[in-house]
Amino acid sequence: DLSAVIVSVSADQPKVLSVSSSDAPDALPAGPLEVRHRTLEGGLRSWVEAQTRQSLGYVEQLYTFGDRDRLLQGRAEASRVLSIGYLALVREARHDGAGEAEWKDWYRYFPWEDHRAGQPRILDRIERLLRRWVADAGSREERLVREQRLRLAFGLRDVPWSDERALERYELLYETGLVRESHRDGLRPWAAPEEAIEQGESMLADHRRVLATAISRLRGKIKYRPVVFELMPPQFSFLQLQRAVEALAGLRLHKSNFRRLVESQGLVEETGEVSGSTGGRPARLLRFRTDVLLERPVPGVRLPVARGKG
Amino acid sequence: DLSAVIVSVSADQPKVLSVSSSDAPDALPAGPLEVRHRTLEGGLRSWVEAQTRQSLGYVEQLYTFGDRDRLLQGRAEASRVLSIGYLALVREARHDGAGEAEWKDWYRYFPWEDHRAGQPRILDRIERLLRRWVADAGSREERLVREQRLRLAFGLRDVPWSDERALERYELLYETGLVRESHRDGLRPWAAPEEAIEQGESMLADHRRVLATAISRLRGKIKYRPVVFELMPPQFSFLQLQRAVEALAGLRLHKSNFRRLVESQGLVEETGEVSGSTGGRPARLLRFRTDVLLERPVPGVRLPVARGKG
DNA sequence: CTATTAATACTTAAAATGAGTATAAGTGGC
DNA sequence: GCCACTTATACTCATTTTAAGTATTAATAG
Repeated sequence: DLSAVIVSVSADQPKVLSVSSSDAPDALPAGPLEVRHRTLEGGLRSWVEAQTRQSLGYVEQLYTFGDRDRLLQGRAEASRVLSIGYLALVREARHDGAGEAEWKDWYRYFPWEDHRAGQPRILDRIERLLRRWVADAGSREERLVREQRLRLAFGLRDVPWSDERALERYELLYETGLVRESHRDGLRPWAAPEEAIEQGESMLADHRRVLATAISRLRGKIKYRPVVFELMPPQFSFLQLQRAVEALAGLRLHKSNFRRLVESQGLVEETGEVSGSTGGRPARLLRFRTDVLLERPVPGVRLPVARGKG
Repeated sequence: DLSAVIVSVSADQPKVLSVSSSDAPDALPAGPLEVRHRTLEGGLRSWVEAQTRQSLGYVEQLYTFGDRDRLLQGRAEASRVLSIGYLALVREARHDGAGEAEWKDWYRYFPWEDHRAGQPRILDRIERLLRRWVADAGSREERLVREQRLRLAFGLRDVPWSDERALERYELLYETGLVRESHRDGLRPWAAPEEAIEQGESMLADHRRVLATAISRLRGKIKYRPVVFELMPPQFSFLQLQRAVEALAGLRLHKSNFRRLVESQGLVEETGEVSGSTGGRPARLLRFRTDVLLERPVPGVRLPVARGKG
């Protein structure tokens, strides 16, 4: 099985392409790998194009999911479906109306992940519930482990919130039974079904987990590879770029420092044009320097390499 | 198919566990996924333990390989084997002699990747050949693309050598026909079979590519996650730690800066003991602070997050 | 022509990095 | 017991990068 998290940003919201029908939960575009597909990525592209009329630009493999009881729902015998998840980025959220594919704000599935307007309310409830889960631990040891896990995932006490931990957060909620699908999947989690939080829509099978994986990966990647540009129109202003990054990261960024960062990396160049009326001073428009993709030695975190005398 | 790149460091060399027999090329430990395996990772562990008597600590999924003509060798019809590659780290290179699994220096397969004693000789030859490949391009455009690709992958001109590009380098060599397996796999690459470089051993099927993937991933990861410690004995000195990182990265590091880096991260603590005779002043021994795994908010590269006024 | 909204330009203090030098504490040979 | 040698650890210092602001400029709406 090949499934795709197809991301775009429009109107400052991160969107994901999802196939929805009235009586089933939302799903990611997906399809089985067939013999006619020469490569995995090629197979994915052809499925997505057939299902959504959206052609993909940047594509990267995310993860292969394959635990046996992945899809117990309704199946008699234990069966396994290997599912290879992909992340794809596309420039504009066009809506050709083909099929039932629709662009949905990804925070619809993860309302606790959007911190652009401060801590989302729902986190209070999550925190309260998870503190009870910590307190309910069988042993002192277990309690400490749970406590650490909670602090880390959700950034409590002295630990800062980390945008990249989206997957960890989801997994914690899933394990403890605070999302509806843990009950649907027949786990016997800590929380009762009626305690599961209502905000945040579930998805078919493990698609919400795949989406969480994609969010974590993308949030990590924008920090060291120029992937945001895959989501931008040909021309854009600094602020538009900043808003796109903010949308993905779910955080508000510091304006002048963001600008300095982008400028210093030499990733963009001015097009000479300026933005139309936005209600304020018009911004110079930028374009991504394509040659950069080839040229830049990938920033990357550094080790203290010895040059002279080590 | 599940295959594993199992890494350890001993005597300052990075080692990989490989299954070798007299008449076949070296291979990675691997085995098919079976119904009895509940999870993919569990299946991998059980295969590896059966084949090598080595139990695995840290395990992470690398990539799923599945292009159709992956394994043409000897098969009549086009067949596809999905292969899920894993990276595992183990503390000591024990040699129980079970099966034919042996620890091999990973630079045996990638001699051009070890820069600890300066540029390896073999790179001169590679560079010469690839420059010819650049010159042989059909069009001006194509020549520029090839040139950039070469410069980036191998760090020529103003581009510095990047340890993390190991996979890109291997892929370039594979595509151009400079490694033996490109010919074996029935490609019709640019280079003639007799031009393929001799240094650097081939492996079964695409195992050398899987290994290159693992090297790139691990080299990237040591920079922002405390994974090296998975490879260290319970106690070690700063220099030992540095040698291990150097072995993996294939680079020499700056001693005092490395020490400062490690110290400042608070990843280690002194055990109180000192090293035995090493020919010089005895070093204090350190241990990894396990609580750190839970505690640390993952360094990670940062975005300029707004705290006060954005 | 003035309030509002953006965009862009500077400033400044604190922290991190790169490249060393200097000193300390062992060992083996004589 | 002293010397040469090896390795460990401590400190220095200039340069770059960050974080967090403030100030100025250029549009638009009324």
